[in-house]
Amino acid sequence: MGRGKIVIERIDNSTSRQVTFSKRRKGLIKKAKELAILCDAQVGLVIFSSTGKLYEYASTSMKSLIERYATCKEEHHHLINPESEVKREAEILRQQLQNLQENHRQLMGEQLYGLSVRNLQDLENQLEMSLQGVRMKKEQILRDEIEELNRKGNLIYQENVELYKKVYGTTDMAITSTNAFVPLPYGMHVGGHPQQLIQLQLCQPEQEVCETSDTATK
Amino acid sequence: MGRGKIVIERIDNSTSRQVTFSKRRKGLIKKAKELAILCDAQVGLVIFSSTGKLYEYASTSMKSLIERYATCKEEHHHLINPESEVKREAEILRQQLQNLQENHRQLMGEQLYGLSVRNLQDLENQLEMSLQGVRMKKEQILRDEIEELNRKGNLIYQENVELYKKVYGTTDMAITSTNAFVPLPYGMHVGGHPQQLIQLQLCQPEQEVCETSDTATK
DNA sequence: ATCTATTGATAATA
DNA sequence: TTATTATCAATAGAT
Repeated sequence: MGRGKIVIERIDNSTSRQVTFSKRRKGLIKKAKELAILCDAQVGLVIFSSTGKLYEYASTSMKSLIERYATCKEEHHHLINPESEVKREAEILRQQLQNLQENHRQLMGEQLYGLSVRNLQDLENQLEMSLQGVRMKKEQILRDEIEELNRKGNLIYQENVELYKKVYGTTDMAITSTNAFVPLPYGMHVGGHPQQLIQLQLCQPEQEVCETSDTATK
Repeated sequence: MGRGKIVIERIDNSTSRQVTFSKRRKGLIKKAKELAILCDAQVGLVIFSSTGKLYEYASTSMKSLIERYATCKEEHHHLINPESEVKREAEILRQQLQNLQENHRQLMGEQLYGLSVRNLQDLENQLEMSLQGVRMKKEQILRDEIEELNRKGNLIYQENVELYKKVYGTTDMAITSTNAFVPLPYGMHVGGHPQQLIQLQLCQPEQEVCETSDTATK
């Protein structure tokens, strides 16, 4: 339909391609409109030019058309619509979160209404295990900290002993034990009872720990 | 372009409309293809017939076209794409779930590596509170159950007393206490020590409870 | 479906 | 981009 027949292949001449694009785009949209009106159809048409510009026509609204298209496709392939996939994922996540929240509340000692004695016993056991783990971890950290302090303290103590030697030229420490500048051995690692001191420092107002030390001292 | 001119308005005759739809739909899709090829454009076309059937053409893939369309629109209106909303929601849910999972693992006494002594102390306190709640709940259930059993037992006991009266015509129970058919009072509610019995039934191999009863009996 | 007269679209040109 | 116009393609109406 023109001054000459053309073959359908990419138009190389840029200007000519642009002109043809304008004309044919207009024609295509016109025909889309006509189809929608004449045949009572819903038509959606999107065109991106090679330069990236968007042209569109929709007999109703593009949004609803795309939604209808997605729904239609979903029925057949059940995996075409990426939104429904995300929606499903969100639903699964929501469910997981809800389950975990309930579990969490029960671990926090709340919302125990629907539980059987058996469930409560399991929960109790779990909490006791957890408590044990947490206490062990905490005590380990404190123990490490004390050990580190002891190490540093002893280093300083040793340093002091050396300084004393240099200042007073004697190795006898007994006569200088009242001097404020001479530190007492940290944690009594030097011939003391380190274990006991550590335990005394660790002892906090807790049933288990206190009870243990109580029993030990009995 | 046909044997006669037509006006662009809905074709009333159903058959005629259907025929026109077929012809024009084919033509429209052909022209869409030609535009895409000739002008190096991306074209997407969806057509729903009045009967709901879907016809489509896409120069590349409809999915990518719709995505590109959405992206394009989003730049302008910034609220057209409903999928991004769901994606955001999913992201938020994923984050919440992850946080809760970490919290949960810590409550289970796992994954305590990054915690400070202070955090561990808080966790320990929380677990102790939870444990107390769970134990209280469990004991309450057991207590209720025992009380219910006592109630029922006493009812049956009373019934037996009445039956005894009718059979032997006497109110003196002492001489019949060895009879196997005479039940002992459940839970010793009748002049017994109910509290003690209940506690004995509740006592399980648990530190706290046993310790309490231990201390009490000291 | 197929045919074909006729209209409508558009290639080439300006 | 728009206008013109010769030509071709699409299709309305009939079969």
